[in-house]
Amino acid sequence: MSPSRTDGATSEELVENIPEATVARLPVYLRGLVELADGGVATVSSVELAELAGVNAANVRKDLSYLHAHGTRGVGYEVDHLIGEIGFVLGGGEPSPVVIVGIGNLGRALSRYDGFVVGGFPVAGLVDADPAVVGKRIGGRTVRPVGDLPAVVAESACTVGIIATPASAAQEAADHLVAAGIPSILNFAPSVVQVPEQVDLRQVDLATELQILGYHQHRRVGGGASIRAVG
Amino acid sequence: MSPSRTDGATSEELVENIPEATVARLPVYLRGLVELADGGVATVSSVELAELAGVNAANVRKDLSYLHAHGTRGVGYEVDHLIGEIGFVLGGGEPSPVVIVGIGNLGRALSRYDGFVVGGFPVAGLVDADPAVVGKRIGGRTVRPVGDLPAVVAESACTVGIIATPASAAQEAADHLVAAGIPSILNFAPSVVQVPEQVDLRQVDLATELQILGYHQHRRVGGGASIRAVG
DNA sequence: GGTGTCATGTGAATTAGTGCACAAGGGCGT
DNA sequence: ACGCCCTTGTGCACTAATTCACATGACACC
Repeated sequence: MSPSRTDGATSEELVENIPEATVARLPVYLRGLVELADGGVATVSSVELAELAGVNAANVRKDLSYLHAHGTRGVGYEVDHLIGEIGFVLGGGEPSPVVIVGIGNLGRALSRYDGFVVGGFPVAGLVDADPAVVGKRIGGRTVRPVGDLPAVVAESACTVGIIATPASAAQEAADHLVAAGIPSILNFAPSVVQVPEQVDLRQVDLATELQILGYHQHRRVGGGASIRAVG
Repeated sequence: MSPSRTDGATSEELVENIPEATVARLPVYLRGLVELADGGVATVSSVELAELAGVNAANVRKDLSYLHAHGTRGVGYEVDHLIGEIGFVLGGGEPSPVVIVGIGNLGRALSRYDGFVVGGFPVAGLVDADPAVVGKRIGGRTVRPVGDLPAVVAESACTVGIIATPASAAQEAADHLVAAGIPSILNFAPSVVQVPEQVDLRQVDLATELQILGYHQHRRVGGGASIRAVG
């Protein structure tokens, strides 16, 4: 509560009340920062980071102020420090292992996706319902049967489940994850699934962004500048 | 603007000024509606659709009012009609063929993703820089070399390009797409790419949603103050 | 045909988010 | 050591988005 500057011992209430819009932007910053770090850049100004993320500079500064990630006036922010700070806020300080259900093309792609490791979400387990897929090795991990899900979760302390099955199997996959005690689920299948109240579910439709893109395109060409029409 | 009811016969000014937040929700509605249609449901109320999409019912009604997709009072909205209406707004009335650059696991997954076809974005072309991949057939289409991109775009009238390459090749892929005259690009690679002003670029980081999920999880457990840890 | 019930459509109020503009402060060159 | 220049951090005004609340209108059943 009290934002006293002598935050000495209150290491628990690190993250207090970050606006949702800010949380949604943090991953974008993180990606840009990682890229900068790879390029050997040590410090970054809010203006540069804003350009990289495609937002307003003041917005960046305000966002970062929520993290207590102080920069140095006249210089900017320390890239490494910022990466750690954002990663901490998003990942909770330590990695959250994830288990992927459904090892089709999407599941395979996800299991190798660079961004997951950087973001603190190492892929700890792979399961699939298809006997033809079970037993295969993907990126150093063996695909296990869906029935092993509770064991996989227990072994690796997985806290996040990713559904990468076809739409028709998504609900069943969700049920398995819930039964295994997973509190957070990310559903990549293009289908609506139901989960209990206490489980945090997010839908990700890969077509969504494409459709938004389509709207803008259509708008540019079709309704552009209202030349005729709207007489 | 002027909410005069005498809007006459200007049926041409199809889409006028839909808020960005609404546009972002339309794909969510669309998915729920398609699912309802598959289940044989003919009409849906704003309350039902809101539940399916996870938003407020009044919000649904206001969103749909922008589309001029009128429902019937006392009954609800006609599912089929709504699907057509949203699809029209998002897709511009006719399908926008897409070309995918980079046929790794992600590219393959995207080329088979059900949601694309439903949303009006048929996959019309596949290209890759790797000679080992070129020539393979994926879902009835042959992977062609990156050099063929202009030809592929011309043949199929592609208007959208999807980058599904590794991060290191993303910028190059974007350059090729721009050179081929593609006006809209969706970048799935976890890397920042630069494109000319007039090209509409959207970044999609598959880790983003995971990270947002991680924030909420962390928040629940760490700062939650509620009951102790989740079981 | 009248009446009750239900869901839409929308004005108005609230809430969240954005961006400007400027004061506060740190570093570097001289 | 001093002062200039640069960038952060933030109050404030503005804009966008959400949600309530209710009038309006359609259907179904008697």
